Amino acid sequence: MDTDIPDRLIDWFRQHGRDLPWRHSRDPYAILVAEVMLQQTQVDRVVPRYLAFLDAWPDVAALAATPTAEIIRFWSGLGYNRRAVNLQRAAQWVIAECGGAFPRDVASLRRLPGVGAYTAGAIACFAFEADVAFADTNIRRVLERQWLGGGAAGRDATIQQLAERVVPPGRGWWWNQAIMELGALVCTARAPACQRCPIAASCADYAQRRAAPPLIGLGGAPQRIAERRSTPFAGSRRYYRGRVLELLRAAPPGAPVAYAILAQQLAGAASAAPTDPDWLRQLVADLARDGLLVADDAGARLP
DNA sequence: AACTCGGGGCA
DNA sequence: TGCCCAGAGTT
Repeated sequence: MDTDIPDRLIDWFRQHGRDLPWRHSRDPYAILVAEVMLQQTQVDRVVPRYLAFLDAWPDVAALAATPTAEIIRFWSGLGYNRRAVNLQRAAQWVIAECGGAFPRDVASLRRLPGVGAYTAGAIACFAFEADVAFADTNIRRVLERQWLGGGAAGRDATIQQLAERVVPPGRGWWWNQAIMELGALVCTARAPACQRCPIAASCADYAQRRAAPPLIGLGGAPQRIAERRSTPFAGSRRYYRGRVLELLRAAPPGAPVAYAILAQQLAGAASAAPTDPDWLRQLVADLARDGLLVADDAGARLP
């Protein structure tokens, strides 16, 4: 690849990158908290919650020792509530299996609950400044456009190999922050701002689109052949899982909420609330399997 | 490979 | 409304 791409991208990042709180930290615990919160959740929505979380649980020992219910209550509004449970389980793993010392390599980090390929790489890189390669949705998009082009969607293995090839030795932290930031601010999913892109001159996709501009206003080929049917969120299974947890969060700590009460409250939450008690039981059982609540004959409560 | 898992923001 | 968002775990 062009040898000056890292310089151009990192220079751009130094000038235009956002001042995000986790970029000031090399504490693997803080990085873990940030990366888990950022899983499918926008940066702007995470920032205040990240600061509040570290204020409540400043280190891995504090998080490991706290009642799980408190973490689930804190997680309200962030979504994907299993992340809260897994985050504490990861902290407990570090305390119990690692003597409180965070794993430093990707393979060991990968063993932590809720830590997948991306998050393991991100911790190794952003906390320990290892020159490792990984790809979130931003990095993947930049890699595909810059080096594949043509709107190609690379396979996971292809993207990983590409990412490994382009990490500049000794500058992994800056490179990965920079390429991710480019994807978030310039090389966006919709309407990429190629005029502001520091590496547009070497971009395969940019070159191809300039050679063959997409047809506009001529009834051109539809962008998307197969349409995914998106079911409405309200009334979905996810919706009621979230509603049940919100009800348990509002209940007095330690006090179970009876199933009849849950059913009644859910019925008031939406017009099409399911009335089948077996359906509610199954929903609660699945939440219990995820570690998000404890269920018995008396009802359900946070763990 | 395809689902499931929240919730909010935005054109 | 549909798409997107610093993904991970299960089947």
